[in-house]
Amino acid sequence: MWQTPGMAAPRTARAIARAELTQQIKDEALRQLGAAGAGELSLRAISRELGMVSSALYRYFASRDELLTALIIDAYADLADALDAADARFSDPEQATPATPVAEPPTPGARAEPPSPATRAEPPWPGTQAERWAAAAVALRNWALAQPHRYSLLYGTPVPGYRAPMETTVPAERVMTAFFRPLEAVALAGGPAGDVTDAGLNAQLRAAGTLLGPHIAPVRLAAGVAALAQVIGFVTLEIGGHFRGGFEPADALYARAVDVLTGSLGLVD
Amino acid sequence: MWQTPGMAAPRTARAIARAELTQQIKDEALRQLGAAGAGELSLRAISRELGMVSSALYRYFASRDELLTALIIDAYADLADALDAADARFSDPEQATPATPVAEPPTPGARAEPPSPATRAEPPWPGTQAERWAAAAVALRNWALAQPHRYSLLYGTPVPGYRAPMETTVPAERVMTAFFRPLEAVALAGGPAGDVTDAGLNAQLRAAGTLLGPHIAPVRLAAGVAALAQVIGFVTLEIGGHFRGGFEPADALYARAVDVLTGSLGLVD
DNA sequence: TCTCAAACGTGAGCACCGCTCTTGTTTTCT
DNA sequence: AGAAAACAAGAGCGGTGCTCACGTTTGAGA
Repeated sequence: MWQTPGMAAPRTARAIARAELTQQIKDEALRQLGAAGAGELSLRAISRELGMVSSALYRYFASRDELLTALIIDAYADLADALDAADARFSDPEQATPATPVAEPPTPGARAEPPSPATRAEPPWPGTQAERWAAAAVALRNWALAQPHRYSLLYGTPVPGYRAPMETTVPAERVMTAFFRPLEAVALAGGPAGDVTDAGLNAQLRAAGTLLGPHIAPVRLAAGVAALAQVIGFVTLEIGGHFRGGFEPADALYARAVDVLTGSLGLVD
Repeated sequence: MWQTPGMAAPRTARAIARAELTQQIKDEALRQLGAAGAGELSLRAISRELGMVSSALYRYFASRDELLTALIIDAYADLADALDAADARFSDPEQATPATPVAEPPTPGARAEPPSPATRAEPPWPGTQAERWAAAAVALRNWALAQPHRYSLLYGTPVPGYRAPMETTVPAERVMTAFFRPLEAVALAGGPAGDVTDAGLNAQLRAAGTLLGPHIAPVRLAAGVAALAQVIGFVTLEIGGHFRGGFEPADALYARAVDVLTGSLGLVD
């Protein structure tokens, strides 16, 4: 059987070489992805650069789409790590003992379980939840501007005719939860937010909330989705060049938008 | 010289045939775009379908990128038309005499000039400006969901390694202005919104406002950009499948988000 | 009306692509 | 030690974007 990302550390020499080469392929693919678009990614060029025959590459990735899927999964995990790191760095700039679990090794595929906040209240947090959410929003934009091609892989056009397989949904959710963690925290602290008038929407939000944050009331969950949409939309427009000639650089504008959003989320103290 | 979209009606038989064939090429390209992704668009397949040799196609579009550019320009114009139509339909469901110029023929490349509202107040509008903005937001989502591949062409990943040329910026702006027209209307009606604390951002917004709406105060302009970003982000996430498993169908959620946005824009009566 | 250049369609061809299959070698497991 | 699995290599298939040389058609100016 082939090696899957979640497997234990390789033991045999062949497995080690395989893991090494697999990573080299992904690295080179990422390099080409940065130089051109996702459509230009060429398996032949990758194999050429790595000094192997093109057909040999198919022992590591069954197809071009499978390589892209691997890159997408890695990108989700990397982005989620960046968001977690921002959360931790915000919590304590010096030490590395954040309240949120972030020290876990970057094994993609492993999902960050919420620290069972069902019974007890959230552990004490040095900053406000508003600052926490803002830190995630800023971290996402920084990550996206630093490597736009990877961001486009995640939130841009679904590549050529490519449909995201199941394996990507789990790491994708890790990114979303990073933005709903502060909302869950204020909900546990006893936020008053209530239901939404639309009964159907209310039920839908309650159902969806069980994954993202079981204690977030529908009205706040809807606001959370809207806020996340604004963040994604802002970065997407900026990367897509739609802000050129007027709104660029967009740092100050983004900072203000995030500030307004944290207010609308009811994250004020 | 080749025919450009803004030229007068063709006279000679050859020019007629050229315009016809050019449109057929774009139609077939759009058909293939819907069947697969933008990366799968094949000039050879198009020419094959049209019963011509592949090399003949290059008499009409110098390259694949040029074809894509033409499709993008058309898509922007079509979307802008849809937004204008929604505005007009909202204004008067029966007649075709809206306050906003929409009756102009769909000649792409022609830009909708604001009806010189500098001196006089905006003409009377049957509905509130909030309803007007909401109509645009809903129309954009409907247009996007009806033809996601075209939407992705505009606001998704910049295709393969493709960079939008100048020609696309003008029709792209037509879409943006549709969302800022209501803001300009309330600004002319004497809205009180003022400046933003950040001096640099304020200057930037004042400069950018001269194009989108000269009378929109910075604080409202910033809110307008944020609201547009949220709309784009919402639709992008929905089309990208990020709402699957929880937030889909997203009609009610979107309706609520738009409702909240119109309030944040200060478009209430 | 005639002429000539521009526009046009055709087919061969180049370099690249994703992917498959066969062959022979190397590594691992039993 | 022997069998089975993993691997690298090379040839090959059908597809792509794009170029070029070649004849034909068309339309505008002399």
